[in-house]
This record gives sequence, C-alpha cells and structure tokens, in this order.
Amino acid sequence: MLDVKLLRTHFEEIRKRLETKGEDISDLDRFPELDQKRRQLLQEVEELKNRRNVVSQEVGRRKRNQEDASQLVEEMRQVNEQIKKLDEALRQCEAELNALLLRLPNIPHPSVPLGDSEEDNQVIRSWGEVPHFSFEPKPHWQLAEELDILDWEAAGRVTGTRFVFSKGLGARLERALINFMLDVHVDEHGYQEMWPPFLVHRHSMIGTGQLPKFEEDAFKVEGEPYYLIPTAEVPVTNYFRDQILDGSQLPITFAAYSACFRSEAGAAGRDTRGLIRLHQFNKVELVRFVKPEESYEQLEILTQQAEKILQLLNLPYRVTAICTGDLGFAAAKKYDLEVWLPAANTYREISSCSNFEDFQARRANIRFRREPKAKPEYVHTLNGSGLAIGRTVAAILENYQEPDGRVRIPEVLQPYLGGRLYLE
RNA sequence: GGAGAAAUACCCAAGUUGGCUGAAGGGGCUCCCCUGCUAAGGGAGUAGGCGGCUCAUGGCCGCGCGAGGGUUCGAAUCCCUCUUUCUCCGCCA
Repeated sequence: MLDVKLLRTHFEEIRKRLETKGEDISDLDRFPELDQKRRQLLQEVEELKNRRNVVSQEVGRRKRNQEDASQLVEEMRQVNEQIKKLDEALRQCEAELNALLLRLPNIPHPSVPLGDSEEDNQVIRSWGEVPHFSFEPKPHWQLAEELDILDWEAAGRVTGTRFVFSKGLGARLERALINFMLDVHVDEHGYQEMWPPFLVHRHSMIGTGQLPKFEEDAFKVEGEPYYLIPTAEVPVTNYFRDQILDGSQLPITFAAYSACFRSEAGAAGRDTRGLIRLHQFNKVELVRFVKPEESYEQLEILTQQAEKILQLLNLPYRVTAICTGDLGFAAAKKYDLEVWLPAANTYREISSCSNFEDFQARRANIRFRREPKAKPEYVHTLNGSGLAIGRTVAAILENYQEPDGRVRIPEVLQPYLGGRLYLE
C-alpha cells in the first residue's frame, strides 16, 4: 500500500512512476476526489460527535441535579440521525478508497531499469561455467523417469495434472536440499529457522500483496476461511503483522521451508513437462525485516545469500535486474537468479529476491521504534527464494548428468544422501 | 467437536445497579529531593496507537477498556456475533 500522504502531495510524480510498470492504473485518477471527500466527511462527523459528547455530559449533570434535560435529549436525537448518515457515507467512502489503494502496485525504485517485459531485464552478473556435453543432454523429466525418481502418471491418477510424486532417491534429494539450504542459511548466514503454517487467512494474503488483486492465482479452501500459501513469504512476513518491533533488534531474519501452492491460472500450455511449473512445490524462503535506510544494502546481502546456495551446488547461473514492466505488484526492486538448464539451452528463474520497502509493512501494519519512546515507523520487508527446491532438482539433474544416464550428486549434498556419489 | 471461565495501560489488578472513571490501587520504569556510598525514605511523571484540523511544532478534536456490530442523549459497564487464552471431556498424528 502506498503512503496516502505522499500520494496526496506528489500525485503526478507517483502516477508517472507507476506508469513505467505498464499496468492499467486509471483507478488512480479517482484518488484525489475520494481523499478529499473522506476528509471533509470526517471533519463534519467529528464536529457533531464532539457536540454530542459535550451535551451528553451536560445531560448527566442536569439529571444529577434533578433538572430538566429533555430538550437537550431531543436535540441529540437529531444530531445522532445526522451522525448516522455521515458515518455511513464515510464508511462507504473509506471502503472505496481502501479498495483503490489495495489494488495500486508499489512504486519502482529509481535504480530499476525501465522496460516493458522480461525482454528488458538486465543481466547484472554471471557465475560458473556452462557445461559442455559430449552427448545430447537430456531434459530433467526424462532423466527422472529413467531413474524412476519422479512419477507424473501416478500423480495424475491420484490428484491431477501439474502435480508429482517424488520417490526413492528423488524424494530423498528433495529432503536433502531442504536440509542443506536451511543449514547454510541458519548456520552461515544467521537466519532464524521457521516452519510456518501452510494455510493463512485472507488478511495475511492481503498483507503481502497476493490479494485482493490476484484471487485467481490462489488456492482457497472451500468452506473454510483459508488460503493455501503460494510461498512462505506470506506467513513469515505476516508473523509480525500489527506488531511494533524494537528497532535495536533489526534486522530480523527468518529462513523458512514450506510447500508452495499456486494455481498458475494464466500459465496453461507453458512448461507442461517437468518440475518447472507445478501446482505444488517446495521452497526455502528468506525473509528480512529491516530499517528503511538499510533496505537496499540488505537486498544485495539477501541476493548474495541466495546465490551462495547455487555456488555451493556448483550450478551456473546469472543475476538479472528485473525491469519496471516485469517487476510485479509489490516489489520496489527485484533481482532474479536464473540457473542454467542445459537441455533447454537456457537460463530459468530459480529465485526472486525483492525489496518491498514499506509496501507490505503498511498493509500488514508492521512497525518499529528506533528508540524506546520514539514514534513507530514502518519497517522495510525483503524476501527471496533460497531456493526453489523443485527447480534446483531439475538443474542438478540436467547439469550433473552423465553419458550413461546416471546423475552425479553435488559434493555438498553427498552427506545428506548417505554418502552416495550418484543418483542411479 | 462439546461444556465452562477469562480478556482493562509495560506487568498485576479495581471497576459490570450505564453519567464528575479516559479509567482506582500496586509493581516496574524515568526524573527530582534527602542521606558520605548502598539500602531505606519523600515528591513528580508514566496510554500507547490511529485519524483529522492547525501549525505559534505547541495545541485542539474524533476513535480507543480483545475485535466488530447494536441499544441509549450518554457504554469498560446492557445485548448480539467473532477471536484468543485457560480448565475439563471427546477425537486424533
């Protein structure tokens, strides 16, 4: 959510910056009028309420003194009629204003490259050697089927399309990667480990920005007020909703595993094979709550910590700065980590690291005090995948494959897989 | 899932025959006084927060006693709904 006061005072400037996202923001035009109307109604109704408070005291005083107050009571009946009407108008005005504000995206940071689509994202740096194969590298789904570690057909029978069973060493590899990533982030990067609820209520989804605008992307539990989380970002960021944090404790950082559930409403026909785009996948997520003046420095740290996992796994990747048109709803700035997939001969996103500034903090009402008595300020929130497990499995299978169909296990994972050297 | 109890400020806690209680009292904390130091003692302060107005920046006003509604001229106090916590029972990994 954007700062209403900023919107009021820098309207044209904000509109220009939002337009760089290429989204339809025509709603924004209704803001000045609604904002103005709201304040006017508020002033009127508060004046009447003040009158009511003063007169009610007088009624009490008169009754104690056995004096007549019937005229005042009658007057207040009429005032109350007025208050009721104005309150209702105000409530409606605020609801409209709020609905508008909740659908406005975040403002891109000045350092974000301008652009219309992912075509305009900028490669910041690359790491690792793209492997050269003496044979035609197989796609990960084919390798997995031959190794009998992923079963799509069974998942189709049991649940439906875009779900998968991992089994045997495939299941163990998922578990190994979760443990490995959490261990690195907790032991080496200082994150506090967290295992969150996988279902949240609507307010949490609004808090991080998934709702109200992207209802069709979320799985909702029928008959219950719960949504399946699309990422651990949702429960973990909302962990501090409506809290005022102690500024001396910042930055506060969490590393959380969760299963992630996405309906991928608009993705029919894309990446229909393999582990790239599923309705359910595992992910280790990093979340940081920081002071506003530190958040861009913290974004660099966060990104490097996610990169560290790819480096330890020795998977080639590149970092891209997402352009304004591809930034998404809530982020002010975003880096993607893209891992090399040999069979597709391309880089694919395996992590997104974003600074949301105070956009989520306003929605979820997460604040901090610099000093014990200081005025509360909104924190800045950041998060990044550290990493998506399924896509990591895909990358390992494809990058570590051997001519005979076996797949070497990255050295750092070997202890997690009982000392094995190969998936075979 | 069933039955019961509770929710008031940093903590504990009074207040439920509706009106000088936006909230007693205690603890804690901050400042001051006193004592050579410490302890003890005396005094003062301690509702944050959100929003609006005004800007002399210090004020004024509205909301606010778990949350949301309602009754009333007036609600911490009466009514309804919800949430959370605790106890007991049931069920379960």
